[in-house]
Amino acid sequence: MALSLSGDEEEYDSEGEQQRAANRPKPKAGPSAAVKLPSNRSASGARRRRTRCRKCEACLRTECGECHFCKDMKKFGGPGRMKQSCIMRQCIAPVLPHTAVCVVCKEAGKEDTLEDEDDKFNFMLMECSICNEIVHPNCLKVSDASGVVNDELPNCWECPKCNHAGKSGKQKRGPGFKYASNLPGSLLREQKPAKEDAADATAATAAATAVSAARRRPERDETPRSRGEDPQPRPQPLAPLLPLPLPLLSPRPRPEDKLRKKRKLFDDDEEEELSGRKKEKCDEPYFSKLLHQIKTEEEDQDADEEEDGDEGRERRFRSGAETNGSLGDEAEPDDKDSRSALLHACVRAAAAVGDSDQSLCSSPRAGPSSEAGSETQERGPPRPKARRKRRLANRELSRELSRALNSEIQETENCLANENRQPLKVEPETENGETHRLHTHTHTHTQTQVTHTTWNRWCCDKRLWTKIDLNRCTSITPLMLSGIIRRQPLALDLSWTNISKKQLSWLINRLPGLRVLRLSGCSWAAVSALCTSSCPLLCSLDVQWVEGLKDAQMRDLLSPPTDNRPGQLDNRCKLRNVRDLRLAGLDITDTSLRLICRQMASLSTLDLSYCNHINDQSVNLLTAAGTTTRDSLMDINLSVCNRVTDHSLTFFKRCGSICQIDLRFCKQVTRTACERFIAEMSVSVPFRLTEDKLLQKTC
DNA sequence: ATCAACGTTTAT
DNA sequence: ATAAACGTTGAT
Repeated sequence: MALSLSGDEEEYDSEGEQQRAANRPKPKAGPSAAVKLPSNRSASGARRRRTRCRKCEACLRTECGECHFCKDMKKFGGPGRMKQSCIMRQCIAPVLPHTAVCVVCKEAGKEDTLEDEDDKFNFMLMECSICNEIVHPNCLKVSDASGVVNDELPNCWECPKCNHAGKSGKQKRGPGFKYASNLPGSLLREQKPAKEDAADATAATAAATAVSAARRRPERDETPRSRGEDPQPRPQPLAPLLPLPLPLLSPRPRPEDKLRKKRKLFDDDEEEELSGRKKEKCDEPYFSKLLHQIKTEEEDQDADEEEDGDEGRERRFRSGAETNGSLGDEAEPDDKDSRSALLHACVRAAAAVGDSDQSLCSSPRAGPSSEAGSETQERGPPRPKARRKRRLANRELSRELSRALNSEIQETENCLANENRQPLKVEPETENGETHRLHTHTHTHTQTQVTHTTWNRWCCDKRLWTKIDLNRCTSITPLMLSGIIRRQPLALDLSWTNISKKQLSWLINRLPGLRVLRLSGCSWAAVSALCTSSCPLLCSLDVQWVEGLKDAQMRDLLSPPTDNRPGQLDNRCKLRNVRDLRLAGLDITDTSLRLICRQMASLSTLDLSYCNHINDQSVNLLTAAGTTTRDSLMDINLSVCNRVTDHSLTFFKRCGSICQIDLRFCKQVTRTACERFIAEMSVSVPFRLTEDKLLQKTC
């Protein structure tokens, strides 16, 4: 084995050479211009490298073997130069190494030996993100100022000394963003304000660095971020899930257009906004109050007062301030602040209140942070013991889910050829199909009310987060992204958001179990992330009204990945498992339809409404002999397709499974033809007209 | 000692 | 700005 290994290496290396030619020359042979040791790795400045928690969902996954980094690994035939973890396995909550000790007492973290939550916090190791010191909070003899816990990274805070001195340093990225700067399609960059940092490239020259960093910060905040695509107003289509109302769509500006100018990219920026502008930290009364609420209410699930929205199909939490389903009005600074605060608290709460997120996190306390921190400061009551048990159970559950996910991907891959298996469930039985939303609350009064419910929900159970709805959410922040990853939803709605390609790519790469993805009204620039990422279990894709999505782009979406090594070439379409495809409002032609017919063997729901190029020939293609769509198609929406005529109806007679044909507002389709269709079909399949030109199978 | 991979530097 | 490389740390 060892012998053949070296052989392989050589072989692969030469092969890699060919591939690399375009990318990068072979590493130089000369004296390695290697990494310099941090010059100031002095006692307190020495920053411990973190290591994976081995408990989170990511850590529990097996290597995908397909991502960029896997392909580099020797075990997958790569050269092994990159030495990075599989993209699917990037730890969500990296921990301090076991060898880390308190700089004061030289002992390790002792929280495991303690019961009381306050004690746990006081005896766990906390690493300061500014001075890098690792201490037991208890070993600090500072009484007047408290540390500010970073909820996004276990055992991380701004120690009382730094906090008290008003220092603000480079903060640590939150979990899930750890290696992002190193990823193709990465979301984050290292927060190095360029030049001046050359001197302090090694994190630890605490004070001076931190102060100057703080001074530089605002500049970064100013960086505008636009979509790069034109921001022209486009028609906002009807909600895809609703029955199609009148096509009286006057083009209206996308709500986010006006907000697009500015977009925050970094966790820190958000934190900054909070702490900088409003000084809202976790010891701020507002949060204390919130957290208190969470604590007192978390067990009380019945206290829900949420309204049912969207025909009860999805339950959302809407604020009183929200109008017309648009969140676009949060632009006012105050409002925005409060929203930021809420979001922040949301994630914080979820981490702290220990739903099964506990299993996602490394240290004994998943989010050691806010909870422990605020309790320490507030002297809250110790937690009931029952909770600990529940967490344990949850941890096992999560592990179980993770295993299940891995095998499910495998299974799906294996079963692609004969795809007659029962459809994947979009919602687990444990859940009522609830969709969760983040919200803006403008008025304190409503706020408190809704907040109750929202926190309650958020904190209850991770399994409730099988659907996450950010529809029309105009600013997708890293915090939100990391919150999504933590919850591993099965369904994700990002419609009419200005999510960027990087963000989407980052998300998709970390949501291997995603079944439903809604990207309606996003830019093609963003949607194109789907071209390079794989979504093995995706069964429902909504790309309606995606600007710039035409035949050429559709081809890119449907074509198999091109970058696989020979021998492992995957010729299958990335979206081959899609059963529900929504293409309303796109300028696609039969070229795309041919591809769809060929690639999506299980397509059962197809929305082509408002597609001006779709005509009878298109329908002919979809229903032609030899196509799988002919038998798989159950529900087709051709409303407002003005080139479709009565003739199409004769084509649909070939479809073995057809249940619904929506031809509403097709100018060239007559009621008579519909009635004739019903009459002729009645022998085998009873249809009826539930609305003008809307044909539905009865019973 | 070996393997995995973190976090920085270097190349493009 | 981004991707690749790689010295070195951490786990076993």
